[in-house]
Amino acid sequence: MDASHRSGCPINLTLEILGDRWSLIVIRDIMFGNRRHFRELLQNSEEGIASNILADRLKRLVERGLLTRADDPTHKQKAVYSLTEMAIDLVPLFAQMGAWGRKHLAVSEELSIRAELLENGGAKLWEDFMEELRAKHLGKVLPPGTPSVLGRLTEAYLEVVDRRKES
Amino acid sequence: MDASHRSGCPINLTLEILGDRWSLIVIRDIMFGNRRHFRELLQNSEEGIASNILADRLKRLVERGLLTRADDPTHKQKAVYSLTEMAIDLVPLFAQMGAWGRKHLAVSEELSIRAELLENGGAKLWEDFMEELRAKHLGKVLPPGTPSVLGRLTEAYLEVVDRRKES
DNA sequence: CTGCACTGATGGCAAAATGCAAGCAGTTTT
DNA sequence: AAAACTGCTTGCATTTTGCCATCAGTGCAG
Repeated sequence: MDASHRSGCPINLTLEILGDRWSLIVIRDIMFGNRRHFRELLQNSEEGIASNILADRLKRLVERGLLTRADDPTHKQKAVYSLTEMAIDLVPLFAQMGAWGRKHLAVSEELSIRAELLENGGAKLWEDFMEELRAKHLGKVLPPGTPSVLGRLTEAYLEVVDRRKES
Repeated sequence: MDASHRSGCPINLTLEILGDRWSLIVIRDIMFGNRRHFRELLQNSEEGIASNILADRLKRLVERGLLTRADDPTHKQKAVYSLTEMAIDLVPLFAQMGAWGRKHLAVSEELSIRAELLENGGAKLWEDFMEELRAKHLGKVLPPGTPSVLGRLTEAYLEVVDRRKES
């Protein structure tokens, strides 16, 4: 056991990496919002993350193996952040967190429709989504014609937004 | 939406309640370690929580509806903390967190055996465990002769501890 | 009835994390 | 040449954490 760890309990070790107010928000935005650049994460942030916090979290998540950082060939100053398998494996955790939040907290309709679909889709949908993330972030090749889970989630989200705008 | 919330996203709202280094540790110890009093939580804490942090977290978790506090009839100064349904509903989340931690982090064998059993038991075992927690914390009556999931988990933990002591 | 251990906490203080606003050097677009 | 955009960085005030000592009330053994 590393002296820098409080204990070897899996719950504790998970909290030592993800137990703060922002780490999972950043991963969520990369995963479900498909945001890959610093500015995208900063400016589209629903919760209004500060730039120094975002910089710190991206650095820490790269150090801890949840993200990778690569240069963007289209722009010399641009960095592209990608999920690792470790982060992709958080999909079931997000699904459970979303389900718990929807059940017990005052969630907004448009921001919880994706959580609802993910919850109802069950383990099969999660696995499909994870495969899609592996394709997008790890370069894994999928069988052609695979329908996009993220596309379905995003579509449902936009539908709710539209419907609520009308009323 | 309350102005004190960053957004209505279920992931975000969940993080606003549970997104720190200690809240889930406290709930874990009440849930899996069956610790019901302040001192039990303080002195048996694997991670060494400080008393002021523990006091603060217990207060916040009661305020937010995850715990209830009651007087202990056997001692005028004693308080008994119980899980609410909201907290019991975190069992699947703990199961996922444990599974993720076991897969990706340097967990210790004795502290992860319970997570392993919970993971392998699947949704059925989680539901049995939740029913047991409802009996213990909410006074729900179970059919007689129901085997104890917590007993099984604790037994397995002690076996590992014993086995490792011998070698 | 008197020590003494135990009860759930508090208080002080230093260190770290967070939040907010401004700024920066280099790059690309207009 | 100017403007907008790139991933950050800096400064500073506030909040949270971590550690240690302490406390007043309770209950039990002598």
